Amino acid sequence: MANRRPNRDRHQEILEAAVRVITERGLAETRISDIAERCGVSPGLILYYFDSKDRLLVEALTFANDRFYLRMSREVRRLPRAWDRLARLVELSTPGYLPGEEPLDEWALWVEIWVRALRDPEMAKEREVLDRRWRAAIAEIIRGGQETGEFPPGDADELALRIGALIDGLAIQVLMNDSEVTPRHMRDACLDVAAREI
Amino acid sequence: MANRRPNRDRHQEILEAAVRVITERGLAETRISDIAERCGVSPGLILYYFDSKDRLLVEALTFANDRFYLRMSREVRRLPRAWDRLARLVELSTPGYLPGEEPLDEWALWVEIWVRALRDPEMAKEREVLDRRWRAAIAEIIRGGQETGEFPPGDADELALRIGALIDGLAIQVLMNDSEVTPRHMRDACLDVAAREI
DNA sequence: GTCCGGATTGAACGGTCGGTCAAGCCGGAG
DNA sequence: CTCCGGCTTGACCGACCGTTCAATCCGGAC
Repeated sequence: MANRRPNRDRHQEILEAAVRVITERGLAETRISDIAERCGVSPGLILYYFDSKDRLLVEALTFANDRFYLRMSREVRRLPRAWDRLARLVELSTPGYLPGEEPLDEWALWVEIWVRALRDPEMAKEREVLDRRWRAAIAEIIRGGQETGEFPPGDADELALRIGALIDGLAIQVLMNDSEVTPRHMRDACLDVAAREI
Repeated sequence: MANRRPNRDRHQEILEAAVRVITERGLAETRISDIAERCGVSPGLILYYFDSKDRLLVEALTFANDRFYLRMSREVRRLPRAWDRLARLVELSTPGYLPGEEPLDEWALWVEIWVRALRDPEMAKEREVLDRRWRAAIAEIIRGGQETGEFPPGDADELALRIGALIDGLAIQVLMNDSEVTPRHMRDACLDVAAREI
């Protein structure tokens, strides 16, 4: 029954399973057999679609980040005003702010990316691309607001860097379940600083 | 010759070796035998002083953070003015700002702490303590400045949270060798935002 | 119906590594 | 000198896991 779909794209199926396993168990505790089990498939098949475990893990991490970025991008673009866009971006970046999300979310994957990027040049390269795209999205929102006069003029790239860094730093605390930093608190703090800086 | 110092504290010696190995190779790639080799000692001895590898690693991470905090604390306390204290704290927190430091420094250990804290309750508890102490140090500097009138009144704890988060987020970028975020840039951005927020 | 070739399986291999342990080393107490 | 007991060794065990591979399955082309 499950194997009655030979044309189904196994490659992506495996990537999705890998992302789920990594999120749940962490990169270091992720085994090929875990991913295979999650797919309802034998371990050997995983290595049939991917050259090695390491390659698969790196691909899975960027795959997950791509998907998150696209989702965020699409949702933000729907809002007309720059400030609302920025607020939405902050909310989507706040672990656990939106109801129905898992306690371990995209940010847990970011931390794994950072660790791996420290020593794996391939991951380091990917990370820089992803981070640049992320900052560019923030800068784009700010630039849009400046062009319509909603925001005063200023260095949009520098503002994006600072706001992005603040989001990163606070998201870590929220992700860690720090009792002093709630999702709500993070959102308010980010927007408060952003308003003053812009 | 090397074993002619029976009273030397092996416990701490092992911790120091562990910190160096973790910094160089990463937590996931750290083997007991690596630490033993770094000590010039047999692998069996490591487990004579520590119950398990996991325990040793957690102890090593908090050991390193303790040492960094104490160094920072001592150096900052020497400065009389609150603003200089804050500036010094930012500089000490900027990877690669001070000459002669390794490319992989304390911040690489922080990222390892975060990853482990996601699933290891013991590490999670330690992390919260370390982070609270870190924020408290920033808040203390701000409070000192407010008492002497150097800074205007304000919620020192909230300011510390925001400045701390900004430092975290920017430090990650610098640690990752992001070509757009130099140590100098990080320092200036942190102090710029801090000045405006305070 | 036959056959081809990609998809899939699962057993097996080889290496790694954390942890155990019996034996030896050695400084100091007596 | 002798003996005690903590320190140290290094061989060894057992488990785990990434990877390989020969065998099998199976849908579609013809």
